[in-house]
Order: sequence, then structure tokens, then C-alpha cells
Amino acid sequence: MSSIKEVAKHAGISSASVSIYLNDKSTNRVSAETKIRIEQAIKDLNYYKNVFASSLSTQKSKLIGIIIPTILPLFSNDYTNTLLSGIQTRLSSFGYGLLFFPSSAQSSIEIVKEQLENSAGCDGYILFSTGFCTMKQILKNIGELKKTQRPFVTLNIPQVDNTVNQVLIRDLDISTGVRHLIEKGHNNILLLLGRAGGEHAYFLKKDFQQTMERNKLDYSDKKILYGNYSAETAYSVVKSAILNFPDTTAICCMSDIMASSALQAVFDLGKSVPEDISIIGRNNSLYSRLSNPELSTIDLHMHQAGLSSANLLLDTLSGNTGIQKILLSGTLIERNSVKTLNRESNHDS
Amino acid sequence: MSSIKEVAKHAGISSASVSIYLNDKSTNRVSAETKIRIEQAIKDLNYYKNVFASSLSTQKSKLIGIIIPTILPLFSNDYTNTLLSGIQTRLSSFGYGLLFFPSSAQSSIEIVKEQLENSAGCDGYILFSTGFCTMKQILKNIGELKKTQRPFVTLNIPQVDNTVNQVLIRDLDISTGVRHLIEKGHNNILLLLGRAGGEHAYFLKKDFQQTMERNKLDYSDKKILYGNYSAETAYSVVKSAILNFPDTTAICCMSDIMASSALQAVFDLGKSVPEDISIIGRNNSLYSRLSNPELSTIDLHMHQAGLSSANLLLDTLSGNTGIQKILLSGTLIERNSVKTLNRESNHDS
DNA sequence: ATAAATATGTTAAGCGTTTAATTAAAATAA
DNA sequence: TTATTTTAATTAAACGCTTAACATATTTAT
Repeated sequence: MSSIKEVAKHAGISSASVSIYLNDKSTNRVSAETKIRIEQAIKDLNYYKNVFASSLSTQKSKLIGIIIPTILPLFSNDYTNTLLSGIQTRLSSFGYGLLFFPSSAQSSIEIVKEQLENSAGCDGYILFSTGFCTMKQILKNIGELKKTQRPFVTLNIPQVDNTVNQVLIRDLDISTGVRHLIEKGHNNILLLLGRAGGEHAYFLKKDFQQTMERNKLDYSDKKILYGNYSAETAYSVVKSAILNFPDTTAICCMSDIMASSALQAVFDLGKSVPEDISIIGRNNSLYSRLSNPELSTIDLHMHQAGLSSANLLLDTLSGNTGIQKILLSGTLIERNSVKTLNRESNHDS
Repeated sequence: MSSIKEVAKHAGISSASVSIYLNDKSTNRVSAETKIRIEQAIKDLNYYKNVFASSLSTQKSKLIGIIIPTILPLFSNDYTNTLLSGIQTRLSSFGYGLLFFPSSAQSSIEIVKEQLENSAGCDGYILFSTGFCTMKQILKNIGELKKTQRPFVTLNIPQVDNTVNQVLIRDLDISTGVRHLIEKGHNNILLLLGRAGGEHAYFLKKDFQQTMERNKLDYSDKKILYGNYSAETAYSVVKSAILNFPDTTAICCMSDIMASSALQAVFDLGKSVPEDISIIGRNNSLYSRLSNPELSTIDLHMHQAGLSSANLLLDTLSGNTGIQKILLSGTLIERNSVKTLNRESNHDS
């Protein structure tokens, strides 16, 4: 690895000139001929600028740390990937790179701590929340982020106090799906959530209960299923739930993947969608469009959420010290997996 | 941001001691009481180690640069995400983080160049290939990587010479699907590829042609479709192809997503799968399992490929200077989207 | 009692850039 | 001609951390 000094020596000038040129190729502090000699030297020596030395010197790294408190492999979750995709799109166009730190810890808090430990020097952070996090952990993680004294924004985390930049997709948006089903005449609804214990699941469950009770419909904990975000678990959980609750007319799912699996389970039970049972997904992902029948779903605007969080961070990075909260709402996408029920007959169907 | 010096001062010792302790908490060059004082100081000052200063000093960053020559948003491609997931799993467990550099360029070569420009200091790189790359570009990109003098491995790139560590999934594995269809009695096969122009598509197409001709079956360029890796394009392209070639008995697809779309197109034409038309996908992704009928597909072992590339890099990083080539082959997953045809009757079906 | 070993520190140089301050030569103005 | 400005460079300190080399006090061995 050749350094700027070697480039300078090779070009017969001082390293300061090389640095000045490299940071502004149209500078007039370096003559035209010298520029040519520098370029030649860079080529001859295969010089690449050391990002660490440069970051250390300028106290700016043009790198954003992405903190995702999960013990699962990264890049394997549909939601997260869509968010990341939005984030990267925006940050990249402003010249920022993304940094993912390793962690071997097993708990949300330890993961965040470990990732932060060697991360000072990033220009900012984006903190995700995942189904693993309880509210207590989320708050602790935010506290940890605050300690770094760097700008950060939280993404898809249940709403927290107003001292933190946050982008959130209303957790309550499971209710959009539930309300849609109720409007269509369903009153025997199964709720298929991800992992029990996390704050997300807790919120969604509470919201479901409220929505059901507000509509004077039966609510029972037993009608809340946990599919663990996986197709397999969702499949088997739905299958046995339908056998347990043969009156079920609809399933409201927390993710399109689980909705797709639910659909398979219903089929394999010899029933059809939406004739016998209606299904609604969540996320408007490709899964919902590619299933048969195509799934009605709630578009969570994850890509937009990613863009927004990047924008928010960029804004803060450029000196805006105000705290912002960006709230995105899901929108219902009606397709072919929900049947309109005759209110009178739905107990007999 | 507090520095190690401030921590040292606060603890009443020299920064060397702090550094020594931080890099080995069980060191015996620092007394037990001093360790406690250091910990206290770190807490009091919210100290985090500056990754750049540390990397600069040790000449090791524990960071791997991921180079993906695409102009599309990162994290939006199913293949790539699965590869990344494998890479991250392995690298993280060895304490390595991932670095994604920004780039605003529009061509494969410029993208790689730009990303490398400010990346010196990474311990190593993993270079992806994408549907955008022609062989020429790939070779150029590899040349660019070589110049960095850092260990790197190429992933999913058409086989190159033996001076480069490479992990590849045999490009020819479209033939596994084609052969399967032929064995099942199909001889009127449509090939659905991604993007025209890239090396991947070129290889797959050539291989298809060879396989068809070796089996003495009609081959025509017109039966090669380009779905642009997208569900929408695949759908419309398949729809019109089936109208053009009503004798079609099977479609071999380069990706599960496009296969899923092909399935929809077939349905929407009033035909059914596999009764009228057989479909085979590629990647054994969730899409193939969640479609109805479930898609036969080729498992490309993308996650394993990611793991392997990480292993290979780790191996090189730990001093192994030998060049390795890891070749993974796809394996056929038979599900319910391929029908066995009676060879005599397949022209009349 | 002396020498050797151990325990616990510290000093200072170096990693590769950047940049404020400075210099020197050349060009222009007075 | 001399003073001023412009152009094109250089010098040297700083960024925060690591580490080889050195220092000193305390234990242990002889």
C-alpha cells in the first residue's frame, strides 16, 4: 500500500500538494503540470487514499453506522432489507457509505453496546428496532446511542420521547387491516403476529384487542397466533388454529410472508381463499403480489421510511439541531384475498 | 467525543495503560485497581474507541469492503441479499464488520473505481458480479481490485483465471433445469433470463442452446425471454411469448421471482400449471415455496456461497497465500410445477 | 545482602492524511 | 524601481490510538 508521501516523492513534490489536489481536483493551488505528475504518480504506484487516516484527520468519515439489534443473520429479513435499500439509496447519493459492525452478543442491549464500542468516528447512526426488542431494551439502546454524542435517528421503533429523531411506521397499522376485515363483515378474526415478547408484538396485540372491542366483537388471547416471522411456523400455527376455530372467517397477518403461508395452510385444509377464509397481509412486498390469489395487504412504505430516515440524518448532519419525528401510515392495498361477507350469515359459513 | 487521553487523565494514568487494558482486559500490565479506575473513567466520559485512529495505528481495520457493481439500490435483490447474509454471518463471528462505499457512477467500472478510491485501509474485499457486468468489465474490475494489493475474493463471477480467489455457482446451472424439463418429456421450452447484455445472461443462453441442441431439440433465439429480473416485465414478456408460441410446454426461469410471475401470466391466460405448462424456477428462495403450486426450482446455495466466500477471505487474511477456487453446483428441488409429459403427445397438448 | 525476576507503569514515535501558517518566486501595479 | 499581489509550493502540527522500549518499585531467589 503506497502512501501519499510516496506519491509525493514520486512526483517530486510535497505530500501537502498531493492532498490538496486530491481533495479538490480543480484547485488552483496546484499547477496544471504538477497535477499531471500527481496523476501519473498515482497510477504508477496504484495509490488509494487511506480512508482511516483521512477520516481521523478531518474528523469526518462520510460513514454511517447501521445498528440492528438482532441475533439473526443480517440481510435475511424482508422488512429490514427494504429499509436498508431506502437508506442506502439516499445516503449513497450524498456520498455516505454504510458500516455494519460485528457483534457476537446474544441480547439486544449487548449487541448495540458491542457494536458501538469500536465505532466512534462514524458521522452518525441509524438505529433499527426489531421484533426482539422490548420497550425497555429500546430505551436502553437509545441511551447508548445518545452517549456517543453523534447524530442518530431511530427507525421503526415504537414512538419514544421527543428528544430523539425518529421515523416510524405507526405500529397501530395492524388496525387498518383489522378494520378492513370488520368492514367487510368479518367478526371471527385470527391475528397472526411474529414473535411474542417484543414490543412490536405487544403493540399490535393491544391494538387488535382495542379494535375488536370497540367493534363489540369477541376477543380472545387464543386467537392471537405467533408465526415467528417464518413461513414454516406460520403455516403450522395457522393450520392448527383453523382446526381449533372452524368458525374463523379471516386472518390478519403481520407480514406478507406469513400471510402467504397462511394461504397455503388454508388451501391444504381443503378450503379456499377468499371464499372460505379471507387473508390480509402486511408490507405490500413482492410476496403479496406473487401469491395466488394476490393478497390484500397494508403497504407500510418501508422504502420511503428508509429514505426518510436517511434524509433526517442528513439534515441533522448538516447542522439542523431541531428534533424531528416523521410518522408514516400504512395504506390499504385491496386485492383478491378478502371476501365481502353478509353480516347475517358469517357465523354459518 | 472524549479521547483515550481524557480517559487516562481522568483515571490518573497514561494513555498507554488505557490502551493496553482496552485491547486485553485480562492483561497483567495493568493492576486490578487501575482497571477499575479506567472502567470508571470510561463510564464517566462516555468513551468509545475511535475506530479510525485504531485502524490507522494497527494497520488493521477488521472491516471488509463489499463491492457490488450495480446502479440499482443495494439490498433490493434477492440473490445479493442471500449472499450478503451468508457473508455477514461468517465475518461477524470472526469480528469483522462490513463496509459499503457510496458511488454515484453509472457504469460497472466507474462504480468499482469510485468505491475503491477512498477505501484503502480495509482488510480485504469481496467483489460481486451482477447482471450488469460483461466479461470485459468483470476482468477490469478484478484488475482494479488487484491494484489495491489487499486480499479479495470474487463471488458469483463467471470463472476467471487462477490468480484470483473465487467462489462461484456454476453458471451452467440453468442446464440442470433445462435437462430436468427435457427428461420429463418437454421439448418446447421457453427460457426466461434477466437482463440481456450481461455475462450471466450470455452464459446461460449459450448453455441453454447447447443443452437443447445436444438433445436434438429446436432452438431459437426468439424463445429466449428477458424479464429484467422484475416481476412486472417477466409477467408481460411471458404472456406475449405464450401467445406467440402456443405450443410451449415449459418455461425455465432464471429466478424464482420471475418464475412466480410466469406462473401468474400462465394462469391469467386461462392455462394451468403444471397441467398445461410446466415452470421451473431458480434459487430455491421463499418465493418458490410460497407460490401455488409450489415451484420446482434449482437451489443455488446462495447462503452457502456467501459463507464460503467469507471463509475464503478469512483464510487469506490469516496468511494463506494459496489461490483457491470454490465451485458450488445447483441442486434440483422437485415440487409441483413440472408435469411429466408423454413424449408422443407433447406436441398436441 | 545482592541479584534476578516480576509487576506496573510511562515515554515517545509512528500510522497516513489534512490544513493553517509560512515561504519564495513571479507577475503586476504604482 | 519598489511595493503589492498572485501563484505555487512547503512545513509542521494535529487527529486518536498502539506499541516497542524504557523505568521504577516490589518480590523472590540465592
